Amino acid sequence: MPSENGAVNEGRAGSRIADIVVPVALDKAYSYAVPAGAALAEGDVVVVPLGPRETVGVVWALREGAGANLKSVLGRVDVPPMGEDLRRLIDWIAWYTLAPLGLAMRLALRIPGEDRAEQVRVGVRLAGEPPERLTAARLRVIAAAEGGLVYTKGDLAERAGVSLAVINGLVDTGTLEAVALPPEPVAGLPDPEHAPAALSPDQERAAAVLRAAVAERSFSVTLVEGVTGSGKTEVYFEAVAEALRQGRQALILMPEIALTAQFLGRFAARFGTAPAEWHSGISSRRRERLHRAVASGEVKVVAGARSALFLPFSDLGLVVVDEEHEQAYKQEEGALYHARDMAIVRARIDKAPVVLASATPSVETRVNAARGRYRHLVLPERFGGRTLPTMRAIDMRKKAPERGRWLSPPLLAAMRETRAAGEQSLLFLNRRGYAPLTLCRSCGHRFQCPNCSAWLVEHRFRRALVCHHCGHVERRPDNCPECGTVDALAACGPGVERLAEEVVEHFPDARVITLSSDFPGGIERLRRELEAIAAGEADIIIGTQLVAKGHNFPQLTLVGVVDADVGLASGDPRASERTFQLLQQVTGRAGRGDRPGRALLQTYQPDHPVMRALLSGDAAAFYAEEEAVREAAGLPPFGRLAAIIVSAPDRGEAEAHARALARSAEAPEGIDVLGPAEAPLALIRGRYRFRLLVRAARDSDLQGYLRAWIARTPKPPQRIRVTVDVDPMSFM
DNA sequence: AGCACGCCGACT
DNA sequence: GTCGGCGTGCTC
Repeated sequence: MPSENGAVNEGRAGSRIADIVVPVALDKAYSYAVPAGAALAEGDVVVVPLGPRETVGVVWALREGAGANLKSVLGRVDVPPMGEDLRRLIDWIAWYTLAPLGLAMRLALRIPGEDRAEQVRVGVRLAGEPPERLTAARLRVIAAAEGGLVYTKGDLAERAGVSLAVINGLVDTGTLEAVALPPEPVAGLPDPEHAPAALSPDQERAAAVLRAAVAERSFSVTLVEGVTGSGKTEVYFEAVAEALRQGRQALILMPEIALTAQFLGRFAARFGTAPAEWHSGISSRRRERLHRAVASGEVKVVAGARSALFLPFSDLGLVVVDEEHEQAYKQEEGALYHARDMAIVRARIDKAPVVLASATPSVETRVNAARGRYRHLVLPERFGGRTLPTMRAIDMRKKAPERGRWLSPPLLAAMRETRAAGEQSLLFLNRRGYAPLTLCRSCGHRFQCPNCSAWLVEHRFRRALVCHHCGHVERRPDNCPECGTVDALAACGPGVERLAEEVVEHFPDARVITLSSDFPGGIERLRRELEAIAAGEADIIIGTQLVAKGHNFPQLTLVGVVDADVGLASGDPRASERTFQLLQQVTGRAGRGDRPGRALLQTYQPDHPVMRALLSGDAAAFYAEEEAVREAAGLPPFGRLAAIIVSAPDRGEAEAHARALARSAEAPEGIDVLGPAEAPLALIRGRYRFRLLVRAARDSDLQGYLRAWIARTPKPPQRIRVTVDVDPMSFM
């Protein structure tokens, strides 16, 4: 039960009505009577009766009216009210994503009462006479506490080199006095002048533009595009500094995994203190405090994952979206939204500038920049004399490795050279496990997931076959389940586990580390491995997508992309864009301060646009081509696209409903309904998902069409769920 | 989202 | 007989 700190006065139903949004799947506000004399304002968090229970809600609007037959607001909750800007943002998100208003509101509501009340912290200071029994430990404590300052018990114990028992003993004798400590500040105060970075002329020009945008105190969007190592972060830090000088708040959104100690350290080096962090790993006590401190304006800079977007900033002066192109900005559960786009909407409401930063901006952002809707700044050079790695393709049709092997002679030669020079190589292969397909040499049987259309991936280490789509796991048998032949099962294709075997054969005395997200040992082990790599304790690193982001590999001079074609044949219209972004990032890891690195791409399609763009460094031509394809297909950002997702625990039921919806679509001119596919999209937590795509021409009202459709479609039985995802880009 | 109400099968 | 499974619908 939520705590009701500010009770609403008792009284007869008054002359005011409050429209209140409750955090449940309702698509409108409910009206409640405001008790006479109650001090209520729009945005206040209140407790209201809802059916047989009580719940919290937010006052969306107050109006005059009798409301005689309405239930009454029960009380006001003592948490920061939800500001006008946040309420408008939520209205917009609910309209845009077609999510029920209550669920959209939930994104910004911190349900109070979950968190314990602020604990009073106790400190001690020297107050009375020394005790009669003076021991060596006690003397050290008294010496350490000299000067009358207040210390926490633990702090003082550590300074004096004693245990807490000695401190408590001295409190009992009256030598030390316990005093209430003011609550610890939630975050330090960043100082814009602490340690400004020395910027290159390119960086300085970009920083000046951003500073001016912040000083203008109006909405604008600026794309900062710069290759890995070009110093984008230093540049947008100058925008943060300007917001601080203006006394305003700044929000830095980043993909959760990019919120590393390394980033916080860089921020602290520039501003003298770390920013307030906001992500799923933050404890609920701290969340509550941060929430209040952000509302009061005490916290100036928040670095956070996508949900930080809904913090109650009182004076937001800047929003930075780092790694703008990252798919992690897409919220896939509950209310479906794209944090980058919502950040832009929030900034528009708050009249604040937005900075989008990326080495490989997304197509939609490029198009917006090209159309003049966003400012576009390019940082062309690597900072500190680092140059981009040299790129070379290895045509696998001509330089094929031995049968059952995956490393071509040129790549092996490069690895040998690198090793001889005492430097590190990275082999990148975006495939977990041992082999992506297992088949029977006798009858041709292929192991397929019973739920999805995907092949089962062998994980030899776990002696299992795993579906990377839905998580289905089965034991790897010794004989074929189809024809019964013993020992006829063959692993086809490489995964990182299998690659590691091959590397050890070629380099028996090299120190090899394999990094993959499903690796045993979890985050802890991963961190240790990364530290070991940074310390030069590995010669060859084998990794999946994991190695593309965040972490620094200072000794790395060679990157070998084992199969650059992975992902190009997936049928996703963004396959090329994503592959380009990923390979650009991974190959960009090669190179040290003193000399450039090199990257080798093993590919069967050296003439593919992605490979051509990587080799020539001409991203502009590649993106022009991508845009043309999208435009011709009427895909975003040139057309609008939504997905209708039907899910049910029973596969047949889900599919039948999806087909029925497709038949009843009655799409008007300019709107196409595509699908559903024969096989389910995925099996997630026991539910089969089928999908319809709704494609609309440029100017048609996708939301209006979908709303009308939902309204006239009979409600399906409860076990069948229909959700709509109108994210402009991330629909696969 | 909760929570109650209601309609069906297996038990002390 | 009734306890309780879940499917359905409502909440100002």
